[in-house]
Amino acid sequence: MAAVGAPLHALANMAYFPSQTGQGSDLTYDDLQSDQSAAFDLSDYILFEEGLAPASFGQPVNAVSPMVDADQTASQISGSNLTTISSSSSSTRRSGVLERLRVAEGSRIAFRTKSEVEILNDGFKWRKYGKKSVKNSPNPRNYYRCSTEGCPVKKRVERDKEDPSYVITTYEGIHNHMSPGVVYYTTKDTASGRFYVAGCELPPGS
DNA sequence: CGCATTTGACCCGCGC
DNA sequence: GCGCGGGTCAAATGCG
Repeated sequence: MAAVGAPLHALANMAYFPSQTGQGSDLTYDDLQSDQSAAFDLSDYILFEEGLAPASFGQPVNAVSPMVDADQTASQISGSNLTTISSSSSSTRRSGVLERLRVAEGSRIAFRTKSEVEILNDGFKWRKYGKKSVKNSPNPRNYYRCSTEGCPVKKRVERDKEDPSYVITTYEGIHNHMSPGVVYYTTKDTASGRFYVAGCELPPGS
């Protein structure tokens, strides 16, 4: 697998450090929908250039092998322009793919991604350990766990019931290991003093 | 042959 | 106390 350079890496491992703990609550996708106005908007920090997203629809994306490099995946999803961490910019934000996400204490992140494939290669190796159909959605929900030994990170993937072209992904936990090919970013919002870290701060072998 | 995925069963917490 | 929904486990199967 390999693969480098996709923002998904960052997303998968995004850690959110409030200046002081205790401000996040445990929010999930349901919260996203009911609390959109007050939600923390990662789009401020992660920017997907959607643009052509719809262009890939109608194409046999699903025929592709379930595991592809992030770069490939990205291009299949958006048609090319998926990407970019705006680690310094605060200019344009949110262009569609990334709708809204919520960071909660305990490092739980939920966000919607416009994608036909649910298995986005975010740089980590995920092992599926469960599937479940949920009440509110006709679509099954899949449960993945980081296959790296000792890594507590879990992820939940399901399709948006309203709009099947979107995939709801929920990451839970912080990777305690590095992932090959991942680019790590650190951003500090000088205004709030918060640190936004995409990646893992725990070097292997330490 | 080894590993990841699949799928049903089991377990737990919550609400009624 | 019971039922429901959600989450995880684990044995079996398939694939590389």
